[in-house]
Amino acid sequence: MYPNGPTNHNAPETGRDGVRLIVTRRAGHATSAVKITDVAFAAGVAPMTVSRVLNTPERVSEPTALRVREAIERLGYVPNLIAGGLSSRRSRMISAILPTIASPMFSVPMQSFTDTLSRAGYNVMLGLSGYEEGGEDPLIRAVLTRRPDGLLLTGTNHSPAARRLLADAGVPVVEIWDATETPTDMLVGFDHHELGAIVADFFAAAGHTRFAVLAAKDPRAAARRDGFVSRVRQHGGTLLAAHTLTAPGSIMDGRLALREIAPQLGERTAIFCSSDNLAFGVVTEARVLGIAVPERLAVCGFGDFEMSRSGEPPITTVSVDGAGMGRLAAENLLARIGGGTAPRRVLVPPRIIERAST
Amino acid sequence: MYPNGPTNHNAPETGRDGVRLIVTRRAGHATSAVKITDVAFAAGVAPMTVSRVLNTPERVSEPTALRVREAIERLGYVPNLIAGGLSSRRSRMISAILPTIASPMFSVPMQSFTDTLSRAGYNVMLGLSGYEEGGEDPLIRAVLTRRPDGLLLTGTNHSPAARRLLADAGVPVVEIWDATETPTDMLVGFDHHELGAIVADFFAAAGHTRFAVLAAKDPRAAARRDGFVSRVRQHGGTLLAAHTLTAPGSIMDGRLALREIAPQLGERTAIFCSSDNLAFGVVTEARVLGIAVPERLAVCGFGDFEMSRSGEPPITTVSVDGAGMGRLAAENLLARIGGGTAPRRVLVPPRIIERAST
DNA sequence: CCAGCGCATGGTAGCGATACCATAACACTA
DNA sequence: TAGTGTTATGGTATCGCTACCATGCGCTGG
Repeated sequence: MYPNGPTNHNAPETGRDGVRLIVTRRAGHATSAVKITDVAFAAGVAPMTVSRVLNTPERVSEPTALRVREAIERLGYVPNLIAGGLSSRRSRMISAILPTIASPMFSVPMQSFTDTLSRAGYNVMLGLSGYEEGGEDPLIRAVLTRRPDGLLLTGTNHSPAARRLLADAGVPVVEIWDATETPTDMLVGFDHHELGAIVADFFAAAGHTRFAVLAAKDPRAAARRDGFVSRVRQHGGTLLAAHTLTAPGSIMDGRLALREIAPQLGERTAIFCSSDNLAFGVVTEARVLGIAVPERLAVCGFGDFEMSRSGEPPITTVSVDGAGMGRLAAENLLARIGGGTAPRRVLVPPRIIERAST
Repeated sequence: MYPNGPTNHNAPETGRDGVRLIVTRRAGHATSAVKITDVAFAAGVAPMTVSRVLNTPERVSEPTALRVREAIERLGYVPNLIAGGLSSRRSRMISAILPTIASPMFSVPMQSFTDTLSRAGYNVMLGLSGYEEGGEDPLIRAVLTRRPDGLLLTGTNHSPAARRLLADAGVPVVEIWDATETPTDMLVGFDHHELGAIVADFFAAAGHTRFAVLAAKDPRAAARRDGFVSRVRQHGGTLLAAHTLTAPGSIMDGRLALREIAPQLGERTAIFCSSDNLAFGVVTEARVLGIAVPERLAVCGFGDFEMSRSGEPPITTVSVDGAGMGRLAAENLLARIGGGTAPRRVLVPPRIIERAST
């Protein structure tokens, strides 16, 4: 330990007291930002010690740390994580690739994912891939360019090119919102096919024999529909209709679809919608058309959106713990980044929340 | 130009053909990733030329560029933007700080913001500040640590500490979702107080004299409420109730609030809700209570959420072009980053979309 | 035939931080 | 008292890329 300004740690062009002058360092580039050497000079320590105060404070003596923190405060030093990241090969950043955030389906897990990581000092970089096929690959390439410490992907269906990129990058990856036997790396999700089957069982147990299903045009919605349909067949039920709508399914899609199906509805039909948006549209249109819910038409959605919970009638839905999924995904990534292990495959059980629409 | 492998550009320990061996470069750190020098070696050019192919292709001759691109492809090179960012002092990254993304209010502009920037080669880093006071400052510090090229903030009310940080950082900033005479830097938004007043005018023009208002507990919702209330007073109207609910207002909040207010409703009342969630709750509960909408209760919300548009009855709402706001914010940031200028203050006009609930 | 120019490309020197190892100071043990 | 270990700190050498300037080459025109 020294009094202020002892050994000159390759100190930059500074005024007294560590107040940097604005200096052209690289021709054409004026640099006025305070950097770690400035803080070090002002506190009378080596840059390395400043770095320790910020990253491993337990390895610095309290009086030294105090002086350094005071200098940081006084100079308004904001560490440069780009430089730190290059040196340490850790970006403290995680990328999340989702089809969209304009749906609670993804915004809810995303919110808890971000919150959990934020608490651990990580930031999240967002990539929106849309529902188009092939929207994902360029995004994966783009985010790998920033050397994230981890990656969150939606779904399990990725191109071979994408898989190779991920493998080469050697980054921990979590996939959410789907389940497969062979995840790319880690997985926190559930089986959409099975989910559809569960709904069919639920309807069958309530004595239904006539069924319909509405699904948005996206692979996971299709899996839910297919699971529903095949289980309905197993039960020997009658399938009136299996509509596929644009992705992501909108309320209006649900309304229009019901209007089409309405003439075929008999005494008592059960309809499964691939999202609560569609289900809400169906319930709304049923009211308009004077179709009694649940007496003549039983409706079950998926996603447990607020409008299903708080509308009238409240709508039966299949709920998965989106927030929990986001949190788990974050925790598993953090575990792996920290050098530990994390389960390869975590299944989040979907459960039916029975409400007045069935 | 040379045949392959000419002047040794400080080429790393490589096998033939630029296939890198896994080599320990910094004790304890094995590096297997392909880097720019590997590509340069494989293509028989200098690293600088590879960099040009990626960043300023118009300054490289076509045959050379072709060879370089072929080498990039063959080696599976993924550029390291952390290193590039440190060197160029451009991170090609923009941070967005929002209270939450679990509301269309923010997820819609965020989506178009991200899309627009993505097209320009920028990525977006997401920060969620919550609705708590003081949630923003640590986040701003944290994101500045990554030297974003631009920043998006929600609202115009930032702490002096935050303003100082931003000024010191010298980063272009756009504020959205609010308007003030003196933005921190740039602004794309609208005046919430005035918006409330517009709704009051709209109701008054329809002959209403009795009013109520529901607002979520957040500063912008409060401004909308206050604008509404003061204009109602100017019109000499009667204000039955001005409730403040938790943020962000939920459907159930709206339902419960209407239940409380219901006894005070007279012949004909007009209610303004600070968000469509609340408005939807009000309309739903009115149906349950047998209060005729719009005859006895006229309802106007804010935000033009899907359920207002597609529910039954469709709900009158104040719409602001959220997608446009996000796009403009992105474009203005890009303009400033590119060294150009952008308007200091862009107002996005809110407009009333009249539907069956009024 | 060569100065003068413009284009394509190369060489050098950082960008601002951290990993690793070295070292100094001090305590404790034998 | 020397030997050994522990703790706090410093010095050096990168991390992988790009800004800047230098250079070489072909072409033009007098």
